[in-house]
Amino acid sequence: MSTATAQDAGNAHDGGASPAMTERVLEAVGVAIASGELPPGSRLTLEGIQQEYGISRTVARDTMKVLESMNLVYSRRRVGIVVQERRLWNVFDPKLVRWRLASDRREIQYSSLTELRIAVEPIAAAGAARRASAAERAKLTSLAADLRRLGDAGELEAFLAADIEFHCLLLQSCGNEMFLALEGMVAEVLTSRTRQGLMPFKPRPEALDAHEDVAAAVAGGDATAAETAMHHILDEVRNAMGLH
Amino acid sequence: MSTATAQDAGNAHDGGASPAMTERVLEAVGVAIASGELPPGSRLTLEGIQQEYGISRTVARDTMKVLESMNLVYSRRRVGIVVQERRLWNVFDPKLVRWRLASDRREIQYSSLTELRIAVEPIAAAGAARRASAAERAKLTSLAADLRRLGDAGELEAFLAADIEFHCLLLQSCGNEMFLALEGMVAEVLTSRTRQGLMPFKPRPEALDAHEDVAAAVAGGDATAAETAMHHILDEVRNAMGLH
DNA sequence: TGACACACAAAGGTAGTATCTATTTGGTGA
DNA sequence: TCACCAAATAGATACTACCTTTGTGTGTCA
Repeated sequence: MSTATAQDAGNAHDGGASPAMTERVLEAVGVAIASGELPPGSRLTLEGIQQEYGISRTVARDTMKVLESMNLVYSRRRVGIVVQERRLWNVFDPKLVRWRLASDRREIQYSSLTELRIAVEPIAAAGAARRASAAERAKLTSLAADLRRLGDAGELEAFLAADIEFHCLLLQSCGNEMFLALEGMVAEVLTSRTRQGLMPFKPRPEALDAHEDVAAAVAGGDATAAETAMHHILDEVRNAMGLH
Repeated sequence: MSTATAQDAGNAHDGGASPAMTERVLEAVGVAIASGELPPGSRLTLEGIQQEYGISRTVARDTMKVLESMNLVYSRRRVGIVVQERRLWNVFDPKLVRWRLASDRREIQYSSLTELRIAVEPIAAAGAARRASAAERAKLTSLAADLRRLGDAGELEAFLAADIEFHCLLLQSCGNEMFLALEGMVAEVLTSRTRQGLMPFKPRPEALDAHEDVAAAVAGGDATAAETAMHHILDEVRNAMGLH
């Protein structure tokens, strides 16, 4: 441990300086592909990856298998590992979403995700109105009240946290497992909207009203009203995106 | 099969009786997990997988790495490979969708997908009205006319094919790569709806009208009208699902 | 010029071994 | 009897060496 680490490169059969080397390599190659540094059609070889990252064949293979399963690459004998065209990527894989948000093509990913939110959240609200548990309905109502309070007080960080909780709770309680899987992405979009100020963000009274309307409609089991109210929340976003 | 292949198990170092052994193992284990045969919390070991499928550790590892990347399992030293709780699965991975549709829990997957369609397609139609190319607009219009003709003629198979092409073209031309990735799933839902008669399916005049309305709105660049018309197409589905 | 054979590169797969770590088990003292 | 520390252990993680399979390219011969 202490001194003998003269050769930190990690090829000294020590299993890797940091744990989970395979993940580090996956991350590195994934980011390179997602960012466009390795454009579609680029060719890699296991040999090359081994050398570049100082790893064994096994780890290089594992990494490529995962990338292949995400449809980021395909591999053919005698040819090597080829980066797929973008059209075929599994763009719903959270890892890929993360990599793309970290790249300088972030904007495309954000607008895709935002449009997805616009599509999904109203239906999720309607689903929640039909299927949420009593506890979930109560929690939504209390979160809407929190939002009002924090918004009026101008506590943006706490407001953001509550906002994320509100939207994620809707996705959870709507009873659609596929919507639930979008939780992390919605949280990411909301966070970035506040932090980076990509969209003008100042809790407008209309938005606060609309959150309360959603909560009330869900509490009352009125699916149509919940859907409409959620549409109102997202209208602001739609306008900011130049849609509508 | 017959006899000569005394050792069919494929461990005779021949690289596997059929090509892509790793895929066969992945498929087998994936299906077992997706179907609930291996419920969350079940524990596997690489050793066990090797034995069960007569493969080497490398292949077993590759398989598990892919399942891990789909969040179907996680693995810990000394414990083994544990099936994740459903909540955490990457339910948007096309492989997983396929496995679930093949299991006897098919219904849950279908209703999730259908609700997703209801959410996404209207927004996709609006996007297409804004961003589709001239060729795409023309093609949509001609597909709507085909649908009218085939529907009136009662040619259900051809109608299905055109219907799939219509909906997929919308997803392609809306300019949102994430929506595009849903293509295969939409096709799957439409196919099953016709084939298995899960939903009453007889091209109703209202549906044919609505398809033409969508095409016309997209051709004319009217996003709001396209969104509304697509809602009408999906209303039939909503009613059949007991939503709304 | 065209068809065929052969060499080669790179993935796919097997086998054996070493290391790391969380759990289990067992033993010791209070 | 119980709490706590030490040793054994199971199983993932990783490395190495080797064999098999299969596209690709290249060169030879008619």
